[in-house]
Amino acid sequence: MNSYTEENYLKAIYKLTEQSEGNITTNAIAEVMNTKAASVTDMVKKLADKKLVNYAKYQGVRLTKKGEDIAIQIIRKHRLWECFLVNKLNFKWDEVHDIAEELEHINSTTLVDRLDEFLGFPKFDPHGDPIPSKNGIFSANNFYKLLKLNEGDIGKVAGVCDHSNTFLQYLEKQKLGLGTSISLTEKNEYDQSVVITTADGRAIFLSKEVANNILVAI
Amino acid sequence: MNSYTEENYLKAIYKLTEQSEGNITTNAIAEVMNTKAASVTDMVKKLADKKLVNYAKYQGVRLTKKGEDIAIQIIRKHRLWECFLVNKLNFKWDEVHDIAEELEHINSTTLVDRLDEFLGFPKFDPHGDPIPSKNGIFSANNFYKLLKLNEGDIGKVAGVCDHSNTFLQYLEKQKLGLGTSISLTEKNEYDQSVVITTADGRAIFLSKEVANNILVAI
DNA sequence: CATATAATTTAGACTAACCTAAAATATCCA
DNA sequence: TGGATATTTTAGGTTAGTCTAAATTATATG
Ligand SMILES: [Mn+2]
Ligand SMILES: [Mn+2]
Ligand SMILES: [Mn+2]
Ligand SMILES: [Mn+2]
Repeated sequence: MNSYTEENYLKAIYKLTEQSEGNITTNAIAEVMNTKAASVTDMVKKLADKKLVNYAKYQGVRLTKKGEDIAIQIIRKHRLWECFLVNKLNFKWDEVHDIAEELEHINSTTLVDRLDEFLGFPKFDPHGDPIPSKNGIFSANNFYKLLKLNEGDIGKVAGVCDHSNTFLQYLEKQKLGLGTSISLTEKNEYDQSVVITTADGRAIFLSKEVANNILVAI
Repeated sequence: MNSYTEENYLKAIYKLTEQSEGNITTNAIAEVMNTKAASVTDMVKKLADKKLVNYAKYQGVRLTKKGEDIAIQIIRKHRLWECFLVNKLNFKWDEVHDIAEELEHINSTTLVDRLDEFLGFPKFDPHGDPIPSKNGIFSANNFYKLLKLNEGDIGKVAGVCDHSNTFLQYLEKQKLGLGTSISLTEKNEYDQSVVITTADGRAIFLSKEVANNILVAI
């Protein structure tokens, strides 16, 4: 078994791998794990001993198949628990991350599978992120950045790129939760800001920054 | 905040207090915590520093109000999660203890309260143990040991004294889960064994040991 | 290409939770 | 009531995960 700490490192390395090419650097891990580079070096050696990462001094790390599998299962648990909190316990999408961060370490395959079933085998979490299956497969999506849509395009809010609470709360305030039907009514070339219209006829102005962080299913 | 380990010690001390008079001894704690007396002494000093127990060398410990409150909240969480696992995820009553042992440490008051509501504010867990309220009140029950009932008495299986998997599985095999309606049809003075009859007409022979560990609501 | 700077690793230290062995104290009972 | 025995504490050590400061290696730039 792996400790909570080891699991958090594996997940962090996995997420960094999604975002960048090549090996993951010690500093990058330290950054997201909120620790110091020296601590990362220690941990990375331990993970390498356990064959969960490939590591050579000064070269950064890469997850092995084994390490990646574990990371994906933790992400699966994290996202399923987020669904539970939002769909069953009526949490808001900006309230669930920290709790899921703890729940993701509960160690019981039966529990995860039963939870998955109880939730109706959801494919995406409350932030639109895909939930890997029991065997680690992520389902594909047809999500596009709102910023890239054309005038007249219609769709539904399906996810976010920025997962910060401030961003989620901003969307909440604009009543732009997951599933909201919208159409792009105006694109301003000058500053790339957009105006969208919701199903209930509200026109909402969104800056480039915001439009770039909203994913729409079309 | 308290570590998982501290929480487990507090809960262990609380449960020992339920079972015996006077101060709780170092050895008794070591026994239930599966550690050595020397380790307990260390921890007990730390808990005393935090004002969670009263401790004097060689005198054993007693929970303070503060320590007791924490212990009760952990028990609340443990039992609510057990309800969740059994009532919502279809776990058997002999499968939930270890998972709840981990879940009980998840730290979110909102989560506990929402879970309580989601479950319909249950008063007893799947083993018939009372679930303390948000403010730490245990509800009273009218449960009696099956062994103490008289011939002709009727009631429902409402709890167990022995929480071991072997005992729970034995009851499961006899189809004597929580809520099963029974009547005491025969008491044998000689060995204190009993015969009970279920609502669907099955006559079940139970030894003194078994009858002593079944609680019946009458 | 040599050196300045940045990234990484090593060295040494800390805390939490555990251990064993030895010392101190309490309890029991002849 | 005074050992013998049992309980508890202390002393000293271990491991996981963290830290700071110093040493090492990589990289970038003039
Ligand atoms: Mn986590
Ligand atoms: Mn999410
Ligand atoms: Mn526990
Ligand atoms: Mn229980």
